[in-house]
Amino acid sequence: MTSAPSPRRIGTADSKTRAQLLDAAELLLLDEGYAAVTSRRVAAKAGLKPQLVHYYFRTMDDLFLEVFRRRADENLARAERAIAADGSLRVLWQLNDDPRGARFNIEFVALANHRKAIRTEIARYAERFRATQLEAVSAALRKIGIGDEELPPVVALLIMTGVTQVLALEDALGVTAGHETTRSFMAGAIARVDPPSADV
Amino acid sequence: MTSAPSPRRIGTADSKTRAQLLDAAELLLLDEGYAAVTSRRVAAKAGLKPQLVHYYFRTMDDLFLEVFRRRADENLARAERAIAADGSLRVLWQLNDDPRGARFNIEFVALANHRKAIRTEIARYAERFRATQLEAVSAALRKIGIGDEELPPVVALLIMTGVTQVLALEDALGVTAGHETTRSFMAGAIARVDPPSADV
DNA sequence: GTCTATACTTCGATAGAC
DNA sequence: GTCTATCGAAGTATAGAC
Repeated sequence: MTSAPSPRRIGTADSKTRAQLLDAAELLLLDEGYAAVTSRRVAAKAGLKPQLVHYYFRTMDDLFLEVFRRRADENLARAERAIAADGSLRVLWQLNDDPRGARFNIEFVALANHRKAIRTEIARYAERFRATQLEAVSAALRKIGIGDEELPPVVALLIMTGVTQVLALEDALGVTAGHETTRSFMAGAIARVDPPSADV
Repeated sequence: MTSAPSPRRIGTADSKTRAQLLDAAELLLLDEGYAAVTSRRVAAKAGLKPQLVHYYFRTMDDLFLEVFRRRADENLARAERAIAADGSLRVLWQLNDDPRGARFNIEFVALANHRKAIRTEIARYAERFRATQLEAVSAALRKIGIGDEELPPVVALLIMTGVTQVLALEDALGVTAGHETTRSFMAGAIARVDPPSADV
């Protein structure tokens, strides 16, 4: 399926320059949004020439995809490690309550609106991340005796995902009314059914 | 505080051309994301010259602000009407479960990341919308005997907001696993505490 | 009051030099 | 294998014609 001729040469994947460009792009994305991620601005932030962006990543879409994959893979691995070590609801909540991650997601979801290649990649990742967490939530709920009728695991997961996402987005806007109440309520609710250090 | 000289002339607020530009900008925003909202593309979609965008809205920021305000005001009014007619949890859920509105929000939240004027406006609106809904949720929970300790109204509201938001965003990506389960679970949970047509 | 001609900036991308 | 010189298209915005 390597039908694209790709006439131009391209930099190696282990280049130091390439990594610098990825870092600069990610910082720009988080600080100023995806629209600020232009070849010129990325290069300037990395102290390099704009044309290097097109040498290491043929198009801007390719750059975005690499930025996304790098962080997504890391997140997925981190989640798997955390769940393997302690798959409690408390840990799953903490995993989702990640403002930086939420900001990152929003930018890419917005980007996906008009870039098909990116939409496909994000959807693929979202499904993997969902599956990984769903397994953990199912096990956690089963362990503490909450049945499927009472609270389906996927519902619990979507509530966690949704609430943490909204909290993070509002934080970024400077709107924080009710956040403290919500965070302590959720922590309390989780602690009630799934006491910390239950296995000590 | 009208210190800005604003040397250039500007179109009247009731101009038909102006409305066409606003409509075109909103369509582009929803279909292709905020990055597609450029003076050239907005004008092309409206069948007008690009310079007219700058005549009716001095800058692109001003255009974005007007697009946002127009829809935000309408949403707020719609919410107030709906709540006045029937402030049940069911209606509040339906009010939030609005895919188009969620997409609209995401674009502006992403935009707000790097445009201060827009961030301020969105924050102001978010607070008003939150306050309006919070009052209704508080009344609805009180009416059906759910106390503050059991479920603080702001928590219920953030759960509704978060879950509907995530459902809408994932829908846009083409990820729908668990959505049906979640929608019927939430509808069922609401129906259990707040039966439809309770006041008939 | 409404719109157009035009300036200037920044964009993504490629061809070709080292 | 790495980077630079350069192009054509698209971006925002203004000055001035109707």
